[in-house]
Amino acid sequence: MEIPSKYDPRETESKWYEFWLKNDYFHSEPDDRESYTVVIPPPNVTGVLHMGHMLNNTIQDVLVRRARMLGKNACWVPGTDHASIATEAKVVRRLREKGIKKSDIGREAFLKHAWEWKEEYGGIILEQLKKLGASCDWQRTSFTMDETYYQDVVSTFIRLYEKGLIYRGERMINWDPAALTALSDEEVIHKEVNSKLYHVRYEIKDSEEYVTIATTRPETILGDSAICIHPEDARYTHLHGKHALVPLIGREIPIILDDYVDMEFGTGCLKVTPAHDVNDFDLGAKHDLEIINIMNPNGTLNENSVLFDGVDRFKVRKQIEEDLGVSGNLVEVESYQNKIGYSERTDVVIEPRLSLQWWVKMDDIVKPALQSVKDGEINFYPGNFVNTYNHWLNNVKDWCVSRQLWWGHRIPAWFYGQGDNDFVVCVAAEEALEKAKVKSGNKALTAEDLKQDEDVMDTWFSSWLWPMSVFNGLQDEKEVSYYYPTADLVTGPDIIFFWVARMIMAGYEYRDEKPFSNVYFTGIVRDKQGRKMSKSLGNSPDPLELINQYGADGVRVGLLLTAPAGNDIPFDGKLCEQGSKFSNKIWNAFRLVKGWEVEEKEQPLEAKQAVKWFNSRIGTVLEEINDSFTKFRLSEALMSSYKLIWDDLCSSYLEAVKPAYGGKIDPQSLKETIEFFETTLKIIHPFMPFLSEEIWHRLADRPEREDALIVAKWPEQTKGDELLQREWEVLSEILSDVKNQRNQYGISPKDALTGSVNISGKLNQDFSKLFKKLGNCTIDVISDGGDTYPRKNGVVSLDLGDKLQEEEKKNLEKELEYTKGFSASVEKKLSNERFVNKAPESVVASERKKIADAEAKIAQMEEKLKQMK
RNA sequence: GGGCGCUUAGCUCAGUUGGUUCAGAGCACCUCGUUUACACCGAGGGGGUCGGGGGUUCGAAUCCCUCAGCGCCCA
Repeated sequence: MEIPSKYDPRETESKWYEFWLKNDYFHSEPDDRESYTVVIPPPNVTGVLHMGHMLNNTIQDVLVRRARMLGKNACWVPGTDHASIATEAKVVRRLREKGIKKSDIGREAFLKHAWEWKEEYGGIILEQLKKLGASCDWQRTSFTMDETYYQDVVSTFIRLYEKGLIYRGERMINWDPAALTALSDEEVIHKEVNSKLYHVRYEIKDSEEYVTIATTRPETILGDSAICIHPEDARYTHLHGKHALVPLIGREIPIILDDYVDMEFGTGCLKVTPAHDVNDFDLGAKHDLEIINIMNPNGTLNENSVLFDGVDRFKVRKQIEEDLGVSGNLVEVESYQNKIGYSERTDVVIEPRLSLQWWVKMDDIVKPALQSVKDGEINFYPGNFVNTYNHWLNNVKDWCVSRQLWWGHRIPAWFYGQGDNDFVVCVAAEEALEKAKVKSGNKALTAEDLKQDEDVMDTWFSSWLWPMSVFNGLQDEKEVSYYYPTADLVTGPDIIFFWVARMIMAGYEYRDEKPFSNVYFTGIVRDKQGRKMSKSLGNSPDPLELINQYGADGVRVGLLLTAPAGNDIPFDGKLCEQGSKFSNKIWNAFRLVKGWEVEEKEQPLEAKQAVKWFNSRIGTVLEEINDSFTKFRLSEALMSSYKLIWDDLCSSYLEAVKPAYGGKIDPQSLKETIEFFETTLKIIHPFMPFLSEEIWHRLADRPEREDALIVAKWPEQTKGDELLQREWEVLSEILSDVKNQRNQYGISPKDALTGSVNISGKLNQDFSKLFKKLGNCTIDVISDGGDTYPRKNGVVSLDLGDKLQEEEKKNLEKELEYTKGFSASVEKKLSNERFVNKAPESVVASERKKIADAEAKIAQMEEKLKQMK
C-alpha cells in the first residue's frame, strides 16, 4: 500500500495518453448515435504552441470529453492551415540564408522547399497538444493543402466565378511592399502613429501666387494629378479654372472643384494623387484625372517620379522635405497624429495601389450569414459579439482573394491573350484550352498559348471551407451529412470576420446550412500586467514547461478557473499551482479511501446521514454544472466541481464517514463512498482527464475497453433535497460555532464540550452522533417548533464555566444588537405605508414573518442574558 | 470620428425578471494549529458607500440620464 502522499502527474500523464490512443477512444466513425463535432481552429504551420492555443484547446477538449461521456459520438478534428503569406515569408528567408533567391529557382522548386518546410515544422503544435491531453481524432488530421482540400478550394473558386460571385477587376488594394502581394482589408492593421503634416505650396501657373496644401506623404506629390478645392470656398474663387505647378518638377496640373473637400481641414486645399490614395482615386475617376503611378511594387519610386527613380519611399520622404525647403515650397511642418495601415503579417506600412485582382462579391453571400445569427440558428458566447458581427457584415466590401504568392491554392484562371478579359476559369489545362477556343473564337489556340494565373488565393478562402472539407464534404456526402453542422466552434474574437463569418457564408453557400451551432469566443491570455503575451516581450511562459511543472491537469484547471467566455485572462502561474494543489487534494482523498480496511458491521447512523446528504448535494451541484455547461460558463462549471470535491466530499462527507483512528469501516459505507468517488471523478474528468483516469483505474480493476473513465457515462441528474441540505448547513453552522469558541477560549479539540443552541424550524434528524464525531461535543438543539426551513438562532451556548461566561455574554450581546438592528430595519420598512400598500401581499407577509422570528429570538436572548447576571 | 462593451473585496470575477441582512465566490492576506488522507493541509478572521452625481420606485449593485476612467472593433 505504498501510495505516495504527493501526486506526480509526470508519471501518469504520458501513460494514459498512450492508453487512450492505443484503444482508439478519440477516433470517430459515423454511427446511429447523435454526433458531436468540433473542428479545431487550424493553427498555422509556421507557429509554435503558445498560451492562446493552450486555452483554446483546453476548452475544446473539455467540451469534447463531456460530450463523449454524454453518449454522443464525439469527433474533434485537428489540422493545420498553410498560412500563405507567413509561410512563404519564412521559406523565402530560409532560402535567402542559403543564398537562394525565390525568383531564381522558380515556382516549382520553391514549392518543393515550402513543402519540406511544412513537413518539418507543420505538425509541431499538434504534437504539443497531445501533452495537454487533447482528445482529437488524429486519424482525421487535415491540412488546408491536402489534395482533396486543394481541389475543394479550386472548385469553390470556379463555382463562385460561374455564379458571377467572383470577378476580376482593377481597384485600389492594400499592397504589402515586403511580401509583394495584395492583402484584404482585414489583413491591414491600423495603428495610431506620430507623424508630420507637411504644408507645401504650389505655384499657380502664370501668376505670382501660390496655393498651399497639407499632406502627410510629401513623396506622393510627384504623382499629383490635380489640386482640389471646395466650389464654395470664398478664399479660392479666383483660382477656378487655373492650373498649378507641381513643386520640384513643374508639371502642370488642373485645379478642380469638388465639395468632397473639407473646408475646415488644413488649408482647405487638397492635393489629388489618384494612383496612391483610395479617396483620391475615386476623385480622380470622377474628374477624369490622369493616374500617375510613381511607385514600384517593392516600395521604391519609379521613373514616373522623375527625381527619385529606385529610391525607397521613406528615404524620398526625408529627401523631398529637404528639397522642398531649398526650393522654397515648404511652408511648415507640424507634428501630427494619424492612423497608418500596417501589414498584419510583415508589419510594413501598406501602400494603397491600383491593381488588377480577383474579388468575391459580398452583398448576397452575406445575407444568410446575417440571418442565421439574427434568428439564433447560430449562437455566440458571449452574445455581445453579435453586434460586432452584424456591423461588419452590414458594411462589408468586396473581398480581394488573390495574392501574389506561390504557396497556396493557385487561381484556376487561364489566359490566352493580352486583354483583361482574355481568360477562362476551370480546373485543368485541357479543359481550359477548349473553353478558350470557344471564348476567343480562335480554333488555332494551343496549350502553349495558355498561361495559368500566377497568383494564389487568400488563405481564408481555403479555411472558410474547413468544417466541410475536413469531412470531404464537397466531394462526398457520406461523412459530412453525419458530422455537419458541427456543434461548437471555439476561437478568438480576433478572427470573427476573417474566419467565423466566412465559414458561415460558405456553409450556407454549399449546404444551405450553418457550419456550427455555437461559437465560443475565448479571451486573450495576458500577463499579470495585462500585456498581451508575445514572443518579442518574452512574457509568455513556455506551455510545455508549465505542463512539466504543474501537470497538464493543473494547467488546464489554472487556465479555466478565471476564464469566463470572452474575458481576457490575466495569466499567473499561481493559477496552475492552484490546479496542481487540487490534483493533490483529490489524490489524497483517494489515498484515504483506498487505505480503509473493512469490518462486517452495521452502517453507523452518522454515515447514513452523510451518505444521504452527499447524494443530495451531487444532485444539486450536478444541476448547476450542467446548467453552466449549456451556457458555456466553463469556469463556473469548474468552480462548482471544485467545491463539490474539496468542500463537500473532502471536508464534509469523508470526515463524517471516516472511521475513528485505528478503526475499520463498514462495508456499506465503503461501497457508497467509492460510488461517490467515482461520480465525482466523472464530473471532473473533462477538466482533469489524466488524474481522474488514473484514480479511476486504481479504485477498481477495469480491464475492458469500455470500462475506462474517458468513455464512462456522465452521471444522471437527480433532484437534490433542499431541506436535507439545509439541515446539514445548520449542523455545520453549529459545529463552526463550537470550533470558533474552542479557538477563542483555547480549548483543545480533545476536551469534550456540552452546550445548547436555539433554532427556528426543526431538524428532522438527530445529529448528536455527528456533533460528537466532528466537534467532540454534545449539543442540545432547542427547536421553536416552527415548520420553516431550520435556521440557527444565535450562537451556540457552551457550558464553559464561570470565567468564560463574560466572553459568552459579550457574544450574546453582539448577536442581540445585530438582531435588534435587523428587526428595526424590517420594522422601518413595514411602517412605511407606501410599502405596505404597494408591495405585493406575499412580500409584505414575508417581512411580517421576519419580524416575528426576530422578536422571538430577541426574547430568548434577553432571557438568557438575564439568567447570566 | 462611428459603434460595442466595461467599472462590485488587494487580485480575477459571479450577482438570472428590481424584493429575505443581498453585498457573494475563488485566490491573496492575518491569527492559530505538525489531530491518526493531504502543511500542495486544517480551524478561524479581517476586508467593499457596488466608479462619481442625479433621477424613476414603497424598495436600486440591478432600470433611466449624466460625468469620469478604461478596453475592443471599425473608419
